[in-house]
Amino acid sequence: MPEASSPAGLEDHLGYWLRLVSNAVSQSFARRVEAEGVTVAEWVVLRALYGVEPMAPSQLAERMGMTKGAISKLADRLVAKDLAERREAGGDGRRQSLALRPQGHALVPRLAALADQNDADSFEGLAPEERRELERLLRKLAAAHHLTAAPTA
Amino acid sequence: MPEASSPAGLEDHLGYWLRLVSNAVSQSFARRVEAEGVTVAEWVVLRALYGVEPMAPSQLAERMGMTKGAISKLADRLVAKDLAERREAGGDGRRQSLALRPQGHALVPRLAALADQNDADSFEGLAPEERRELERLLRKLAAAHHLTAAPTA
DNA sequence: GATATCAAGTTGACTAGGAAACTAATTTTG
DNA sequence: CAAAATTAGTTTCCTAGTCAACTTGATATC
Repeated sequence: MPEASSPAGLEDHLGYWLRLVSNAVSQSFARRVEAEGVTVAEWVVLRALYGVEPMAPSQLAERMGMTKGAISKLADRLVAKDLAERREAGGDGRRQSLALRPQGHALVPRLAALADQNDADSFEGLAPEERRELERLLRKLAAAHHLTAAPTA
Repeated sequence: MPEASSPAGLEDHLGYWLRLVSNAVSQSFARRVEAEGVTVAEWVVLRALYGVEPMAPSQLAERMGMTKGAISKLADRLVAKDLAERREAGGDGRRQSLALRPQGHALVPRLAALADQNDADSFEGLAPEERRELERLLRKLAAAHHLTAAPTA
């Protein structure tokens, strides 16, 4: 709550705390995955492609909240690293789909382990029931903002 | 919790939900302040300089979790927009301090109103006590990660 | 069936930030 | 007090996004 008459301060906003903590957690994770030669965005794509049918770039864009231009360049990088490949999709010459290459597939479990570790370290300051409550609140907000295609839980 | 044997999915990590929601809230705020011709980072600096003694760039850098290089460029932009100015500080020819110019000072309350509005809209999906709980958890995490110079509450 | 429209992905110009080299001013040390 | 080390801030190069223009292939309309 802002003080009587002065404009609200940074710390008066929930958005401020959210961004502060989120950036710290993401930066921590970015440092970890860097050791495997990928970025956070690349991890998200690799995981999204793991164990499912190849996926259209546009679908990834929507799912990740990025523009199709960004996905196009991201795909370039994954292809350059031989982690993913582009395939022609359907009979439609415009559409393509992205699929993991063996190296990319093999990398996912290692990256997932890093994500597990990062989560454990980042949230160890909370008690288990606090972590569950935080997750519940975040999922609720995500749903309220239509940030999730399939309401996972 | 990840399923038995397959690598953890994106949605299994609290960090994922945190980033998802945080990005949405920040992007929403970015769109609003854009109407006033500033970025979120610029708002943070302007607010930090409001109603206090002029502040050293290095202090801002630490407070915002940005590099001094980034602050240097950010200051350039604020100066170019005539919202802030650089001053020589103390007798030390290296140090400078940043201070608001009248335009910048006048802008802060308008930006604060946008931040209030953004917070209200972004978290209206939560009940008041849920918002309080979310804030408590985020502050607790921030403290655990030493993200806050003065433990505000 | 030719032409206009639309859709998917790519590209180029631009922005914001990080890392590290650099500059200039101060402090420390011998 | 001269030289070395330190500190504050700047600058350069790089990365990763956005936006908007563009290319190409498919679809719709007449």
